[in-house]
Amino acid sequence: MDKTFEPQSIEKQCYQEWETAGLFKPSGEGTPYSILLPPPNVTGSLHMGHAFQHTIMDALTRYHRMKGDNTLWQVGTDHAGIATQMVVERQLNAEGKTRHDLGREDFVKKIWEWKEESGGTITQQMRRLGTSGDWDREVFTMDENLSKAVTEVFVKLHEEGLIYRGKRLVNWDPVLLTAVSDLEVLNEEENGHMWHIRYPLEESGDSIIVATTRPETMLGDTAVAVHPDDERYQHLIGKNIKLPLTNRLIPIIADDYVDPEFGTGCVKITPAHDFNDYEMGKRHNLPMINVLTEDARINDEAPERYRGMDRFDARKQVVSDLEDLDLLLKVEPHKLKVPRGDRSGSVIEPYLTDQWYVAVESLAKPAIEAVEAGEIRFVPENWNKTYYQWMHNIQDWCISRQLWWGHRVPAWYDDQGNIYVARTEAEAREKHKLADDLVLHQDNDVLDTWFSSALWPFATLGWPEKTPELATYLPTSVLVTGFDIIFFWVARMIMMTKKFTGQIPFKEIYITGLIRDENGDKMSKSKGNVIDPIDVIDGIDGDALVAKRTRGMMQPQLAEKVAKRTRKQYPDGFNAYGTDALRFTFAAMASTSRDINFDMGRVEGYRNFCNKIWNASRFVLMNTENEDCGLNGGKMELSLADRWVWAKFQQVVQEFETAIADYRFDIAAQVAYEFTWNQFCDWYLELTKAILNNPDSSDAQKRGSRHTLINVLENLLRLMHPFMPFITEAIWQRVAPLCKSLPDNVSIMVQSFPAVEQDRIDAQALEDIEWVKRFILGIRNIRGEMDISPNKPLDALLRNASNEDIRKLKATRPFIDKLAKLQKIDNLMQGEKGPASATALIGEMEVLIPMAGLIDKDAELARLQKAIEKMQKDVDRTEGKLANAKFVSNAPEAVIEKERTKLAQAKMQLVKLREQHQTIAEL
RNA sequence: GCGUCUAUAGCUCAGUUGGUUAGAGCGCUACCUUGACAUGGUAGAGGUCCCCUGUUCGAGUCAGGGUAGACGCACCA
Repeated sequence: MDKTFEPQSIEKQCYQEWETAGLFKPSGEGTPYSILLPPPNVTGSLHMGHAFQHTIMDALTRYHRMKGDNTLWQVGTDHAGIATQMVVERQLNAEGKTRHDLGREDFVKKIWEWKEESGGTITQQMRRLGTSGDWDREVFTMDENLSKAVTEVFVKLHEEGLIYRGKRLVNWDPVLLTAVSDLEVLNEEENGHMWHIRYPLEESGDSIIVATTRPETMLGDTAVAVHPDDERYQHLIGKNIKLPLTNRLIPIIADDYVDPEFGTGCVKITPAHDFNDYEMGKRHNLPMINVLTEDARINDEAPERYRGMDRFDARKQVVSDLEDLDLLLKVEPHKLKVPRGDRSGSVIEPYLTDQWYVAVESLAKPAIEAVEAGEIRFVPENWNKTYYQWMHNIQDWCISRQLWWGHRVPAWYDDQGNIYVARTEAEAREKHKLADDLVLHQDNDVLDTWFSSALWPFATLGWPEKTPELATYLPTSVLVTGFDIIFFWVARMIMMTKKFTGQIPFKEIYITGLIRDENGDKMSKSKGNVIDPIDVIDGIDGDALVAKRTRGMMQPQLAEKVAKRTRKQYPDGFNAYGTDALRFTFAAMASTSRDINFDMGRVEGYRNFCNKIWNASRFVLMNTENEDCGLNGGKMELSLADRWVWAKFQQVVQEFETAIADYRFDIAAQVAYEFTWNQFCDWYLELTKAILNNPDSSDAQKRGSRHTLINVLENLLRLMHPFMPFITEAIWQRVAPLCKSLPDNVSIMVQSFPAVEQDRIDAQALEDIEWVKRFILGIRNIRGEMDISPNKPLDALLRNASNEDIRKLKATRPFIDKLAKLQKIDNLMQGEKGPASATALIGEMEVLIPMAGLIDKDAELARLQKAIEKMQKDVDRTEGKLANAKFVSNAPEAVIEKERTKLAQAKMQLVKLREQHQTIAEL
């Protein structure tokens, strides 16, 4: 083995072997366990959020596979309608063309080509991460089977009246030229203005003042509303206004919706361009005048001078014209929420169009109940509040998109505008008994990407066919995802799966935190703080990192800042930390918090941990390969250290399993780390040296220690495999044959997970080794503080040693001699004072290191003084507690007893320390 | 407006049903090339647990109120 761990040398080959051997497939035996991969965008690439979630899913998958479950990780990718179409459109634009130049058919063909070309990127990157999904079952949302499911669901919902088509106000993206759902609109507060405009009445010279943030929409006003009880305007209700600029007559109406306190108490009503006005328009049967084109220019409904103007230019023109007419009273600055499309960033217009909707109310009810009844459990639990809040206020879902890339709406129209919904055109004709020569054309719209994603739990398992997979793996075990898509995806999967299978899609939903940069900022191209997980694995030099971060920026003016920041923070780029270090980092950071700040320092720490495992294994192999480890029989004697490490390991297995069951991957990682480094390496390996390197050890003792060394390591590798698949596999291949005879080409990933072995739990061994540790630490502390070389052999004297201490000492003598580097230990007689010494307290026993020629008097006094002060504080605090009558009368007896014991101990130790201080001071 | 979350060491974070001296990693200080590992070892330093009030024998933990910040939903033109 190399002296340091080189991840590059093992990862790729290892993965290929797993995949070729078909180890990612379900075993077909055992309790079903399944996870759905939230399908990433097929043409995307892996970001930190994916890497994090995929690590968690893979750890769970590997863990359950090793536990013997029939484990399926169902993988696949999403066609991501708008996002993908935009990418390809941008490529066309770069060639000076638009999608309309190609036409629908050729454009869609082009997207398929792009998908073939770049569609493999993310799944290849997932492989680099070691993910063990069943690639043979990989699906794409536009695959034939999935498309069939989409059509089936659409038709069935339509038959039940749960999908309908209607002309309504929708969120319209005037850049992408499509409707979007409420969820795809982000409302950001921005600085705007409030314009106060005078609307003259038709007859009297009277007028009314309205306040608006969107003066250009007045071209589509069809009323002005006041509150019915507003005394100021009572006399005007029912009168007409002569709308400036258009000279249309519009009524003054009364409606409760108007807040008399706000603005002037008069609201201009534009039903075709505002959601609230739309509702009011319906209540009062107002005409709806759409004054905008689909790309948000003024249309022919408006006076000629505005036609063709962009909405924002029109706004300026309208304001200026009103000013000329002396109808603009004032303009004040005003903060308002501006709706923007989450993809395009453009300002969304409420726009009157025909769209397809899902009536969600009846679907939402069972979906709410499933969570309320505890059939589906959110982890952490408080996310169910977020879920309920949205589900209780859910609005009908606009599912049609005016795009070309996606599942086309299965509806056909004749020239009269009749609509026929069916699985195919042929079915439509048959179902509605249409004449063969009747010309039909299919609906041009495609479905919202999330419509097909909503079917993911059952469509990927073969629905609408009744497949064995569907029967076995639904409901799936757990969904691992981010809180950002609870509404987009999670809620809709629950609704659809309930509706079409009668089952819940998953039993648990583990909501992960969001990965941010080390300052808690969201990673984004414009901030220049994006970290590519592959770069953490493979490393990247400083120049390449800067180039990567500044390439293709939307705002090139930020490039310099980004470059500067990057050079400052990562002057040499990233080291190649390897997949296992990155994965372990993710596991260790997966606590319950909702934001996770990614810190490269931790990756480095866990890379070092990998190296530690590597070198510990190197040590173990050096002492076991070509040695007798008891594999072929032979007498074995387990040392106290051997029994201790086994006992300790049982605790680790127990804690690890509990942590995984609670989705506390941070705790599981911590447990594994602590045992490996602080127990196995720091103590056990050192303790073994006292046996293996001791000429007095018997063959049986050596055999016992070698056997323990190799077998504990083998168990430990299996324990850590779900988090660190590559390094554990690489080492295990060398370790396992020393533990048991195995067929060729076996992998650690299909071995069983370590189980707690009751007969290895050994309280006495645990206690004895803890005593040894205290003894050794006591001596080391004296050495450290007294500046005595760790190499210098010392003599020690024991004072006040109990029979139990003597027993322990006898049992552990070789360990203590070796690790504390003692050459002689004598026991002082009762009452014997002993020479001037530095002392360590092990319970009631004192260990004396004679000072002659070794120890600096002042240094020892200072060391003792420090210990005395600490102990005194302890005594004071405990005494205070016990002196409190209320404490003694109210606290549980066990707690009081504990305090009493503690106080007695501390007082005794304090006395000893003072005596010692006195003795040294008198020298 | 409604709702959710966060505040603990210089930094990034754990801290379970309230109960020993509040922990880890990184960073820091001193010493150490000891045959697994300097990506290492040994010994240390470092905390007003955001603030106030309360409940309690006892509060980092529970309650109320504040301060600072993050997020979601709905919004007044």
